[in-house]
Amino acid sequence: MSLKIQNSISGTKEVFQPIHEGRIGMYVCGPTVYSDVHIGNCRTFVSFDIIYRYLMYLGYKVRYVRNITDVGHLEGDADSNAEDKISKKARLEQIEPMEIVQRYSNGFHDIMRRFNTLEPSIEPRATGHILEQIEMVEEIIKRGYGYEANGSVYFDTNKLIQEADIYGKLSGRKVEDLLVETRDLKNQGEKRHPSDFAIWIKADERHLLRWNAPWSDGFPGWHLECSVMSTKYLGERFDIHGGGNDLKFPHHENEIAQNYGACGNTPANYWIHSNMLLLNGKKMSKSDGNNITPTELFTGDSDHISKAYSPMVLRFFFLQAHYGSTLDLNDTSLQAAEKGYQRLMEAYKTLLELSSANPKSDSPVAIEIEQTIQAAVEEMNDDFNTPKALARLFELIPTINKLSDGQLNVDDAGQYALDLAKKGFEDLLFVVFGLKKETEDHNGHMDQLDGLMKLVIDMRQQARENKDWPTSDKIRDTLNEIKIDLKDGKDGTSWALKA
RNA sequence: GGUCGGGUGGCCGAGCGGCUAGGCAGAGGUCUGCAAAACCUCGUACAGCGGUUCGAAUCCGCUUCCGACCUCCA
Repeated sequence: MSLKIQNSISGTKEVFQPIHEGRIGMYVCGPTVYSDVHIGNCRTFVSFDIIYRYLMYLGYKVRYVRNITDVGHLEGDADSNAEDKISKKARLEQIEPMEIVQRYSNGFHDIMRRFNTLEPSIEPRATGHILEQIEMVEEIIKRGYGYEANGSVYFDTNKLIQEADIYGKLSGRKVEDLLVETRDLKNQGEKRHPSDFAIWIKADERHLLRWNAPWSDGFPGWHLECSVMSTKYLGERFDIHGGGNDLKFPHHENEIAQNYGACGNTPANYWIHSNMLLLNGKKMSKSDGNNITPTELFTGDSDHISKAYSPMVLRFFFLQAHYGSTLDLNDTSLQAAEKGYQRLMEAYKTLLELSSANPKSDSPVAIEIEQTIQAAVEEMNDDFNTPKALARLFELIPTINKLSDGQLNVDDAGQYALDLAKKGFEDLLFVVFGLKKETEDHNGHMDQLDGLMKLVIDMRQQARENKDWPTSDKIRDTLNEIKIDLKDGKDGTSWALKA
């Protein structure tokens, strides 16, 4: 089965066909760096990280471009007297806009690293492409899709609507509605139609971020950067354009308009939109306070949650829902995800310890494993269905445990079956899902800790053999207090750090 | 108000015409000095009402509730 993708522009699931055999160009709208990322942003970027990883897993050579918006994103009503978000923050804090940009870019990257997302191939910034943006504005004007008014330049949506059946398609909007928009906005006088939008904005005195352009001392409109940077690094036509659902309108709609205005064609063949992360059943948003930051989740420092959750638990939590569905974040679901994640990783560990001298490859267990792993990959082919792929892996856990505790004979299963399972788990868990073993994060002290624990367990075992229960229980209880679990099993005692 | 998307077992969440995921919680069991953990086994639910069909959670209509977009947001 071939890869199918839900294409927002057609509203249907389509078989994926790259423009150039074996290669894929993918552009994803990145963050505006005027404040800390919130966890909703993270879900989107994790979703696209998994898509990126899976495309590479399939063997494609992927150029993944994800921008950083550091100018042009306005606060409040667009096209009015609104202020650039970064410029405003800098003015309020009395520091350079680029200090704001640096601070929050760093923060964003730190969080992305903790979520174990791969870096994009190119991470271009809007301010690094002012010249190209000015050039695109000129091109849009030259081709008749833009006009100047008082030093600002607007995109003529009406002209586009008259000439091509493009505008409004992605977001399912009716052009008549767009054209007669009656909202009471300022500066509407400069625009010919309510639906027109600024591609170059004349800066007023307050603005700190400004560049000299033919029309005014100003700055580029928010949507322009993505048109410019996707075109520059991926070409006028590329394969995949992604972003959050809330960017469909007006951002992506306007982006398409600009590309058409400047290049005469729409930019991407497949548009992928990830859905919102909800908190308390409502969309999370930086601007209305209904949010929780990744850091708060990692530390547990929030009224919304009862304890801390690690980045990988969050990642697993995201994987349990399809990227195209809304997902409600709450404490009970996170606890459930944590347990599930641990059980999955525990099964993988168990799997690693299994081996057999029998190389045979046609055992029932081998067949079961092969089919299940294959099914999991097929689920990924169906529009990156991570919850289903994950479900397939969970179905193998009882088999792994039975092989481990002897309910199933390892040699009957054979080494081939074990190798299949190991390869399958590793490919899916680490390569595609981007999960990782978190215990490895403990600064390389694990060996020492492990040695120490072996000693402690050994001493407790002696106490137990002497039926010295007070001593044995004291060791167990004290370790428990410092969040180390002792697990008495059939073949001795093992230990684990508690989450 | 307009447009779009949803309401699935105690909770989260897949599926989207027949084969009735998965996780968590819960119940029973194995193991254990006790306990915990772990492991094994167990769940026929699809908002309501009509309709189409041999057959509907899945298609159609109505009702109702929720959310998103329409204004800055991933």
